[in-house]
Amino acid sequence: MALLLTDTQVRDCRARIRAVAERHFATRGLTATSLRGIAAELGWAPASLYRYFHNKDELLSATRAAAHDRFSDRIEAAYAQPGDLWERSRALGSAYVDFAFEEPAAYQLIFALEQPDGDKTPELRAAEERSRRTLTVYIEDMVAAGLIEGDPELLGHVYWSAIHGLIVLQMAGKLKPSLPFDTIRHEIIRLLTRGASKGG
Amino acid sequence: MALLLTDTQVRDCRARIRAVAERHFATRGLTATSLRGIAAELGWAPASLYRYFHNKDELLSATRAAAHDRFSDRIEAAYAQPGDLWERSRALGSAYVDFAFEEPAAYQLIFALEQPDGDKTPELRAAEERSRRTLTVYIEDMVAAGLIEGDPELLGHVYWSAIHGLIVLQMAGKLKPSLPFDTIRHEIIRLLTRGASKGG
DNA sequence: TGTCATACCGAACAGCGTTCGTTATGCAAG
DNA sequence: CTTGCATAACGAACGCTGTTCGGTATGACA
Repeated sequence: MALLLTDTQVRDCRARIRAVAERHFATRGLTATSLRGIAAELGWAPASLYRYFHNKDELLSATRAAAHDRFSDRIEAAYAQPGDLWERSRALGSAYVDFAFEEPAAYQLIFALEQPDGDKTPELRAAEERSRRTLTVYIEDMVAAGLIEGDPELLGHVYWSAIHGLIVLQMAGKLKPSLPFDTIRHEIIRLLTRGASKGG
Repeated sequence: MALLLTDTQVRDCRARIRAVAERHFATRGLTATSLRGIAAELGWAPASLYRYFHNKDELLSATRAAAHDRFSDRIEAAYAQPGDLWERSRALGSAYVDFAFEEPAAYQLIFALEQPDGDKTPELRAAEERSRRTLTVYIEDMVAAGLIEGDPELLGHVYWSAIHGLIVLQMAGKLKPSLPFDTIRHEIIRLLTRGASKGG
């Protein structure tokens, strides 16, 4: 092969690499995933990957963004289902939790700590903004419908923090074994919603 | 040197290694911390560490347990301060958050994901149980005092999830920049406490 | 004084991310 | 049709990692 890959070829190639990387990250974990392994599966030499990604971190970042988008797809689809606002909110919450435990590696990739703001790809920033927006919009709808009251953006972050915290505590094996995950989850939603309800 | 280190010598040695490891983890991060670097700082050969820790994971686990204990010390001390129950609860919450951001590496070590229950050291299990207990006891006190109502263990996990989630979202740089951390934090506590309050 | 258990070390292995100079391919110019 | 060149992909190497292994030399005991 030789002269000048077209932009689409490059994009396709990056996507192919990212797909393999994503599966490796998901099945073998972060540290056990090697560029050598990914290259081997593609039938390539390790060095060849550097034509498409500057380094392992950049590949990781691209994979992160892809996972982020898949995550947003899921929760947006759940919220777009027919039903009243309560049902759709419950569907969104369930989709969130389901994604976390069906694709734990992807979820952990998305919410991994030590992500210095500095080296976030624009595509990653966009993917983050999208999911944050999705998680706020449904609260806006609930406030608009008079089901709860308060600043939607603030409330969105409150619900999000609580559910995310529960999920990662569960993933870290920190929850008391005798307390079922869903029991805590429903209590969180109940208390927050009661706390944010009008009057009372 | 030679014959038969006493148990105390071994324990002291392990503690010395762990102290260096902890500082390395804290200042250089998890992946950038190497057994070679730790050994070098101790003036040892890398292989010598294996006399005291079976491998890097075991050293990490010991460091994790130590961080856990330091964490429990802090929040227990805060809750033991004089004052009424509201004040002491607030002090505990502040101590929790302060620890997280003053020692982010330690906090992340404690709550790192992918901790298969299987290979948890007994000392790590004990350290976990202790902190979980501390976070439950103060809720028990508040329920006993009639400030809130519900199952203390369940409520403890609810508050814990929410605050932990907020902290790790902040650490991952996921929060909307325009929303101050403390604003969200106070709203979480306000809503949960309102939701768990008696009556209406 | 001599023996032996053993704390510690030096050297090596396999695997990692990454870099470098080389190879070989296929389009454009002559 | 041939030639030259730009470059996608490679092979080999570097320095790093965790870990293992065989050897060394030390200090307590017989």
